[in-house]
Amino acid sequence: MKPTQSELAILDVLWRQGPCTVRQVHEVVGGGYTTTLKLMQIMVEKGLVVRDEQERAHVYSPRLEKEETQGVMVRDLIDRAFGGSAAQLVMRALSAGQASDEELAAIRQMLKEYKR
Amino acid sequence: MKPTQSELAILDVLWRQGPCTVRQVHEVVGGGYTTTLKLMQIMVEKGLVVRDEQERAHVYSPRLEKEETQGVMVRDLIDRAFGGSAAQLVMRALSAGQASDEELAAIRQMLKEYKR
DNA sequence: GAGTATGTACGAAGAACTTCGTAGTGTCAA
DNA sequence: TTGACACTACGAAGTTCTTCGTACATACTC
Repeated sequence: MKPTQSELAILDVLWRQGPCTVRQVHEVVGGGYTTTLKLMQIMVEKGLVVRDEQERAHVYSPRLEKEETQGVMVRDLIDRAFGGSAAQLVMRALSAGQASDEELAAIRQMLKEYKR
Repeated sequence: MKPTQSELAILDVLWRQGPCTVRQVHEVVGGGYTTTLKLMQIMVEKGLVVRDEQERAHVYSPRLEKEETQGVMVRDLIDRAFGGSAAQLVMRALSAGQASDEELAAIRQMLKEYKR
């Protein structure tokens, strides 16, 4: 499932720091504490995160890997804005500039490995 | 500006068919006629499309080229989900499968031309 | 001219997302 | 044991997106 903007910010903390309490996430994303709490509760309902209720302060973990979620979001954009063509998206990402020489080199390298 | 899902569907018709009346768009996107009308009116306010009111049936045109809008959407996704790295997005798009051999070939070709 | 078709304008309602206040509970220290 | 604090639960309100009904104007036809 595709997370919303706020949900993605929370997931990002969990991916970077590993399982966290609401407070730990809140200290990173800022805003109101109960806002973060509410969002994370909803994310449990949606299945975006799982919750360990052993301790008084519940501990949340992402249900999917970062890579999987990125894949979902890319797939969604390809379908919605690029007529289903991954190549079209890649070309747009590159021609919209923003890919440094290092990045271009990394992409070439990856394509090379992909060939096999 | 980044169009919503419904707005993108409408823009897609305008990009493919050129300037259209509400009815022409509606015949493609389906749903209720006044729904399409309302959305297109809002899109005028947002500046996503421009409207020619010469005729009784107003004629709408996209304000930005398809390529520009795609660029905006890709940029947005790169910022939100890939920490600003276009290369990361490209790699995810490719490793998430979904790129056919033809597409891979096209991307390699594009990178080749990009080198110059 | 009455009725029908086609058009715009616009308000309202529902759904999803976000934010916040408040209530209630458990913990800990003085 | 009382007060301060940290935590969860939850309802409500604001925002944006989407859908739809209704009102009203204009044109065409019989």
